[in-house]
Amino acid sequence: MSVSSDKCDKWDKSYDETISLRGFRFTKQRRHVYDALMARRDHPTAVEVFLRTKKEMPSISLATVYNCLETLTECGLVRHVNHDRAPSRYCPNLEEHGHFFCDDCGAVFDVPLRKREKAGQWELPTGTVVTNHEVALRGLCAACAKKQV
Amino acid sequence: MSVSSDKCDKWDKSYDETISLRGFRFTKQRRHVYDALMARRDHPTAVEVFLRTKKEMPSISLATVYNCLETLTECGLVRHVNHDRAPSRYCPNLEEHGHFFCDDCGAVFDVPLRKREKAGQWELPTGTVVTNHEVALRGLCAACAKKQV
DNA sequence: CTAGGTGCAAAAGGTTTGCGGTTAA
DNA sequence: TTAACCGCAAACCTTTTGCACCTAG
Repeated sequence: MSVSSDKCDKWDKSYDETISLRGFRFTKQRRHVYDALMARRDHPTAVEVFLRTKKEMPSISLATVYNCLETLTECGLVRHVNHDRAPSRYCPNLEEHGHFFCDDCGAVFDVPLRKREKAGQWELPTGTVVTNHEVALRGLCAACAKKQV
Repeated sequence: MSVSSDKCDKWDKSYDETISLRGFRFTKQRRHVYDALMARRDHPTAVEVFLRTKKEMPSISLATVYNCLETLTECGLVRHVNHDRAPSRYCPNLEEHGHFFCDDCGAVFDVPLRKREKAGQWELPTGTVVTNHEVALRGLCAACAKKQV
């Protein structure tokens, strides 16, 4: 199977380069995992990514999907999204953003952060260095809120 | 062992009542678990709570600590604090607040939220209901940041 | 007295790892 | 060619559960 004959056509050269630059190989498995993530930005779990990837590449294993997700995360192409102790979800949106979790249907949405949330000078001890911050919102999505009535 | 002869003296009547009101029993195990949490507000994991509680009550089991933490959480006396896939930590601070996680030493601090973070009207689809929000900051605590130099 | 809680051990569930064979560069 | 990667299965680790006994109310 050549690269140009499969779904990987849509890969942007820069992703290839991003992976190579980090000293990782650009394998079919990694491409398919990344494609699965880009195709539907609905924050799938590793198992969901596995099932979707399996359709294109039936031989792939769950362990490989986990490994690929790990590698892509290390490359900065993908972000881990954790909520409580639920299975990790994965997100290819690299913009700084928060997440909304629907308590009813389990949907996960990206939430844009405005300047003030990004900037946030927190009340922290002098000398503390903040490198990253995450915002998680919970509640009911519009559809579920409507049903509740 | 009577209640008044052990460390449970410091229990505020209201905790007792809070538990009773929910239809739960006020057991020694639950008291000791809660005490362990109140004694050092350093966001221990369940295993750490277990080890601390075991000193006062050697017969307690880890499963019971998990059960007690669960019950106390249901009563609203304790909050779960999750970060990535690391073991859950527990926190008796009921004020609305965020958490700072030191990447180097693993320390966890409470971070007060100011009005604007609390208020935050997020850019969400119309009809979305937000019931809860969490802020997690990562970086280096003052001590670790100093060492890095 | 008795429903609910505890302790134990075993199971569950997500994720990681060791290893022999495979493949991108 | 060869170091990195894959697939498989087994291990890991945190958390939950089933069950017999115990205890707070």
